[in-house]
Amino acid sequence: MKSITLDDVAKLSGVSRSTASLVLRGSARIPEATADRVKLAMADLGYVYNRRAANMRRNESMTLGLIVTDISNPYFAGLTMAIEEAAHAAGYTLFVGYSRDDAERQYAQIETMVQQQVDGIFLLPATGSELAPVCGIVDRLNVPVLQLARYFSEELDYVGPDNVGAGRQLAQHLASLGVTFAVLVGGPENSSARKERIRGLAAGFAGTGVGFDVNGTAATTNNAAGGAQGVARILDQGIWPGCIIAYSDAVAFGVYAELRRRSLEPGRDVAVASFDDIALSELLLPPLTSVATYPGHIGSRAAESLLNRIRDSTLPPQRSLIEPALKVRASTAQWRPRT
Amino acid sequence: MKSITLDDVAKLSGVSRSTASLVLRGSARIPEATADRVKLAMADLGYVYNRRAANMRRNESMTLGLIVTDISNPYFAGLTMAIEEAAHAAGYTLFVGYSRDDAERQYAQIETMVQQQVDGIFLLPATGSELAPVCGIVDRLNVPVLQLARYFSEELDYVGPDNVGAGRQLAQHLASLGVTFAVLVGGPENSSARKERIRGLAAGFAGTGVGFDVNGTAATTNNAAGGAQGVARILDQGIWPGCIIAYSDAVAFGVYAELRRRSLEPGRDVAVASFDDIALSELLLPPLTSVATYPGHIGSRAAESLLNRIRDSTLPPQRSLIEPALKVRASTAQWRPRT
DNA sequence: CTGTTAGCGCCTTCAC
DNA sequence: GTGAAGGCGCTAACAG
Repeated sequence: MKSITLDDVAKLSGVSRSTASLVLRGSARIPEATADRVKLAMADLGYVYNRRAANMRRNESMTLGLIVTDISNPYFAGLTMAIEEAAHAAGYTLFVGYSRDDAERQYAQIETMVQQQVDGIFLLPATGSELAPVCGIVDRLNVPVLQLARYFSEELDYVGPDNVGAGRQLAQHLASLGVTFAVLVGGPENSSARKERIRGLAAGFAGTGVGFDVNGTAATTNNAAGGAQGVARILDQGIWPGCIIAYSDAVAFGVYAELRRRSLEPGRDVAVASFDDIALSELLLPPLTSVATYPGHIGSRAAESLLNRIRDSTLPPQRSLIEPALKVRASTAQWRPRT
Repeated sequence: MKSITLDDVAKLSGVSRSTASLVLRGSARIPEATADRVKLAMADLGYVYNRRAANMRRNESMTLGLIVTDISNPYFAGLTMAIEEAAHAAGYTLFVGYSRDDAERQYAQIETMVQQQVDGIFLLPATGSELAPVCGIVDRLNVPVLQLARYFSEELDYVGPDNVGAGRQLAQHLASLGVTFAVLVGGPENSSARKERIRGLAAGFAGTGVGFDVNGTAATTNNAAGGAQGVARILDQGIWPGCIIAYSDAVAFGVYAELRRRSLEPGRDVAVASFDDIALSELLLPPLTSVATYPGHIGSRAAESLLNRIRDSTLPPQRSLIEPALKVRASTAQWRPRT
């Protein structure tokens, strides 16, 4: 299958190849009559602009890479869609890879994308990601990497929610309800987001008299299975918290399910709250109190930031935090302390 | 930024460029000592294999495109992840685009991917997709397109669930419960999947005496908002079904929410059932009866089929249907007809 | 304003 | 077993 080239178009329309090329890029230096003739010829022949050939010459590919752990979590799905939207709007095509929270797999995906000459990479890092292997791959071609939602290095750009602020807001709300003891359930151990949320919660609870154990919280996978497992682990230890804070809404679904399996009703027997505020949280029964972290904002800010970095690689590393907002719903609001 | 080329590697290791190229591809015709010297040089220089240059020469790009409407629906997210997995395993890198169920946007994304020289495209078609515009884009470079989960043409490959069978299974189950009247709520109007599910339901209800209106069902967007709206539309007409069948689990979440807003309890006042069986359905209260359609299977089968097509474009159009399985849960099982 | 020329990095013949 | 040469489709610099 021989494909139609600019040469063919040029020949048919009686201009040179470089003129045809200028028409493609909409140069003003070409008379309209000529341009129209060229365009007609392109349509007639079924010409397809070969971006890869063009980009090989121009040393940019107009592609970006996105690597996230997993989109079965609707929060990451929303982030992914926002980034695709922004990339598309800026004329880029997006490669995608799911690391499934496996750092080795993630490195392999970065390598492949670099070989495909991506202009930049959005990375929602897998647990255990490190700077050295990442830089070992991307520095050979100076491909910029932006950390999304979690970070492992201060030297790369980062865009994510203000997790500390989110934790603080949530803690203050819970304290005001008369909670006396709260635990955090689930979330990937050692992730920056989890640590920050714990830090924010501790800060918000400080001086309120609410018991909150910074160390004793159970890390799990970031999904419903993790939530169920986390609740089981805590209750089986004989701990009986008035309030369970899930690492994320995805985890909270599992918290609801496991509580009910044990005949405890969320929102009545135990206050439940969480982070992210994905769309379903409002539809649950009882509706779930959650701190919205706006994946759409994070995604568009991230795209803006990465495109800046591509334009100017000399900027110092940028950190952007997106402002969260507490959504109070019945899972905490209807809860009452035991008298 | 000058990047390291095979020439540089060849020079450093004292072989010719073509020898270095053979080493890259692991040719057996090169003595091991030479190969090791070349590999060492590649590591020393930080050489990156430039797939785009290679692929320009070889007339394949080792990339595939995936266009889906929207991954906030976990069913589509699962499909996307399965396809990424298979593409990755076969050595392909995956471009992704979200049409947001807008056919024009979808065509633009196909065009961009074709310009990027993708070797094939997975398409979960937006509402209103037509064969002519799609072929108008992809036929110029003979890029194969595989229809995923919905189809608009018999001339392109298709992989999706056996929706007719799924509908039939569900209808038979509902009939056995003593349901006397059922309605389908939601789903994108005119989509092949919706028509097939309706056809299957009608077939399953035939002769059982259960009332089911093939025409009067309310189409909506395929998400929770659509489900809520669909229920509202039906109940506001004064229709009072003993059983609501949601087009998908995503729609069913909205059905649950809207029923409760009207003080009707799903599973007690109204039996609710649905299609897809996403992970959350089992965790709902009451757990949701649903027909599993296995996005993981569909994705891997789709990848297999598209790769076959890339190898041999002369095959007749292939259609693969994935076997569904009914999961009976409390949302129907605990429901009892009024006596 | 238009055409000519020389590559971008790699792969594939074809000689040696 | 190894090297030399040509070209994939496009763009950018330079002539005309």
